[in-house]
Amino acid sequence: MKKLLRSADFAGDSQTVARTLIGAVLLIDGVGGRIVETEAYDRADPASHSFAGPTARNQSMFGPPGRAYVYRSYGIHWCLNFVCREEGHGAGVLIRAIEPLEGLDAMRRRRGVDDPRLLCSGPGRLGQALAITHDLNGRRLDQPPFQVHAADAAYETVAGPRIGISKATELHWRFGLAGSRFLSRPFSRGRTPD
DNA sequence: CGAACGATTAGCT
DNA sequence: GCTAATCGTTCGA
Repeated sequence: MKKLLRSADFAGDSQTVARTLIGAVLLIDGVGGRIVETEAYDRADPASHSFAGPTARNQSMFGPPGRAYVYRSYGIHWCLNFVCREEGHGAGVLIRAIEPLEGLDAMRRRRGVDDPRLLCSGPGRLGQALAITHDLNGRRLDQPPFQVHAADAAYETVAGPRIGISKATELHWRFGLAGSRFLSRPFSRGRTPD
């Protein structure tokens, strides 16, 4: 039924990929759910880890599209990105929240909470619930343990400013599933710019 | 080599 | 709403 996304599906620019990923289903070792919130980052983007060029940390952002870029946030959390565009460019999509669908018990055990809305609503929480660590950095998204299914319907998306950054706040490169209760934070009501 | 700073979260006021 | 926790990465001296 559902189409599995392959490397070529991540060849677009990060904004397009980020919006297209809303409604897709991400599983890691069979645990995961529907992507409801993403953020786009690009080489020509002061808020992006890739802005200053390749470094030891961000090297997978400059690798082939369709792979994972995993980084440590605030020395505490593991956050997951999908590399997109083309090899050498340095573009990616941060996966910020999913609606838990599969492996709820494993997620609850890893997170230590019961409320489904607190399992994967935020990049750090999602990383913990899906047991993401640095050993997934650079791994192909179309091979185990990853499984990314294309959205099975036309989901209505909303856009707004990205969260937790201090530069390029005027760009509305955060995307969400309209009306989802599993967002890390609500989107301001009204319009859907960009 | 030292220092500042996060693509965050949880807990308390 | 405000802040501590916590440490790898990055940049300047």
